[in-house]
Amino acid sequence: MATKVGEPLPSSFYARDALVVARALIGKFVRHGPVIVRITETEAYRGPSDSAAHARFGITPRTQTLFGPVGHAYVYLCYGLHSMLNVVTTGDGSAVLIRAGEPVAGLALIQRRRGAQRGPAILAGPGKLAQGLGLGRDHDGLPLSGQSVISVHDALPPAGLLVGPRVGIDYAAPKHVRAPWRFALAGTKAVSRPQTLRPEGRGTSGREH
DNA sequence: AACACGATGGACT
DNA sequence: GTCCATCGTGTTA
Repeated sequence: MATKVGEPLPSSFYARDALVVARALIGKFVRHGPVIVRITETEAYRGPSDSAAHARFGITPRTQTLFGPVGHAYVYLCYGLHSMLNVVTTGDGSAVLIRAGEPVAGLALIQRRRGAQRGPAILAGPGKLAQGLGLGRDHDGLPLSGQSVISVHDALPPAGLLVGPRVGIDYAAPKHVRAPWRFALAGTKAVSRPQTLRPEGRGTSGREH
């Protein structure tokens, strides 16, 4: 994937293990219309064998895009209120949840969508991110290509990463997988649960679980 | 047809 | 820290 900074990512970018894609997405840009957001936090969900993933139910009306074309958006409604933006990876039910971001363009529109919210944490959370981007259930299944209304664009590699357990559902992480399932950009305030993240490489610190 | 509950966020003690 | 809005989904009957 010899992609230049600012170019839309090719589908080959997404056709890898969700853990790899989740890590690679940190620092990249998501665009919906005039709004552009830098991705600061992601979380991997790895197919039917992942007991926390929606794919554990197999192909259902809701999860069919999860088993569809690589590099498409999987958007679903959580708690009856919040939309969650995911990127379909290998097509076997795996996906990456985009959990947080920083506004890059379209700040006024983002603020209007987010109500009274202001400041660096305005998109710190999966529901906040989707709301700021103006995404909902009707965007489910759309491609993330340069031709689409939604797209993801390449960026320079981030200086440092934080890693940690998934939020709310660590109970289900396959124990034999040593790698972390959640990734964040080091040094940003746009992260949903900083206290469970640690710098990559160093020993465990902070609260796991 | 009824039911329990969630990959959350905001308000409040 | 606690409470709860709000509804699509999968499960069970």
